[in-house]
Amino acid sequence: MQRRILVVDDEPNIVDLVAATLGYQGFDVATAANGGEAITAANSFRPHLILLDVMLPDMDGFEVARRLGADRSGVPIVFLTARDTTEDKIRGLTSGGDDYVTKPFSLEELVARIDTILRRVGLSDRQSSQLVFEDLELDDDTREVSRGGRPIELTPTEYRLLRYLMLNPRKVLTRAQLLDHVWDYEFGGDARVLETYISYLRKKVDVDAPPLIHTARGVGYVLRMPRS
Amino acid sequence: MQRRILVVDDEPNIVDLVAATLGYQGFDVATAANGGEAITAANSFRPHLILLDVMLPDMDGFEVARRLGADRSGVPIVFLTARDTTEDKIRGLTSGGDDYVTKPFSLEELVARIDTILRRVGLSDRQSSQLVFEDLELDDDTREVSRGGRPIELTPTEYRLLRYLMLNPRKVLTRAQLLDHVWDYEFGGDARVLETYISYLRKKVDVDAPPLIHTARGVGYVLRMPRS
DNA sequence: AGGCGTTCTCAGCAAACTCCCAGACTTCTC
DNA sequence: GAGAAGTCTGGGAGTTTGCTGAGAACGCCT
Repeated sequence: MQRRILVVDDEPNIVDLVAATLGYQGFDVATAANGGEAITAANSFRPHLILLDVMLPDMDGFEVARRLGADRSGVPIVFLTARDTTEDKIRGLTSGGDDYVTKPFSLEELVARIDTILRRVGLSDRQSSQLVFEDLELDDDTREVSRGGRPIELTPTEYRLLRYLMLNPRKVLTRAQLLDHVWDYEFGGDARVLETYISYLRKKVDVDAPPLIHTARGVGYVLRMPRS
Repeated sequence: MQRRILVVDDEPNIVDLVAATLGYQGFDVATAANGGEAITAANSFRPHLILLDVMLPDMDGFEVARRLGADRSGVPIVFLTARDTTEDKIRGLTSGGDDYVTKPFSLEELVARIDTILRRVGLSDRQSSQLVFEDLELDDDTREVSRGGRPIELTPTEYRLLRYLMLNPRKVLTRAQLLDHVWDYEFGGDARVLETYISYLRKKVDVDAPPLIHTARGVGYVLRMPRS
């Protein structure tokens, strides 16, 4: 089924980035740049999930959530907040099925959250929280990763990277794609971190077993079985 | 079977919060904002349980209960009262299978009460009041907790936290989820209380035995067996 | 009012994680 | 085969995150 997501943010760059990503993920996306538009759009577009910036020009995100009121009827909201917003403040207002993501976020993280929530409400494509490629398994609910049954401990960044690779098995992912999805969209650091993390992953995932992570020289990396 | 709950309160925020939570728990939820609506809704919606704020704009909750009269025919009521309401007053008016919860409450507490009452009337999904994970046991009726047969004394907050963990075994629960469910919906304090309580629980639950409470760094906590 | 158990805050410490660098290694090109 | 370009990985600095003890604040009971 086609799932609808409403993206509300006043920064066009972010709206475009997120809308494009979600569209590519197969969602039907509508956007709004302020609270008023958001409420109108929510009523006509009837989204299954709302992605809502807390800082909007006319009213804050919580106000929008409140005004949606009964109409909202269980539609979950993912709030986008600045990193320095105290967790406490968000907490009191996000409740029930809601969640929040701090800016700047990585697309991987955002998509993962949305996935989790839609699965909880029973609207996910993927019924299971399990990602499987060959003997490599990753479970989003338990955050457990294993290769051939043997558990693997990953740090948050390693986890996001592997998850993105497993979502696109056998596809060559460019450096740019990997950096864009796994790291903050604002990440301005040395692009060579990627190599470092690939190296970390290999040491944890590709030991004592045929390597699944391969270098596409000059392009990026792929997850696939070794050739021959 | 789909169980129906009628939520009666004049604060929209609370109604939304509670309705969303119960909806997510699998209940069929209807709402009313005052006593009049409540009586009408009770007659048409025929709920299995009524969640009833004591302070309503037109009449108080006890009045509503009285007016439901014979129609009520055994439908239990959970009253929502302000903290400072004297317990005696409530006692006198809540009868038989009724119960009450003081505002502000935690979602964990509310759901636990509803569960207990529905179980008493034979309408619960969970047949038993026992939660068991490995050698850790928790009984909602007696509030007894034990690990490997050895009894453990917990404070109310510790109990709610452990209960929520045990309801979601092996699932990584985010900080936000834990704070939202275990603490008051009005809690505006330092989010680090959670760490303190995890620490308390560990000292009581995870001594002299393989630890069951694990940290998912950067995310939250899980209840699971140690990996190998 | 005093005492007790509980909840919450705070701060210092410890551990984990992210990122950068630099030198070694591999692959490609001529 | 030699140089250039691209990639790998160990080491380590700096930051973030989580743990825990101490004690303040609160409510409840007598």
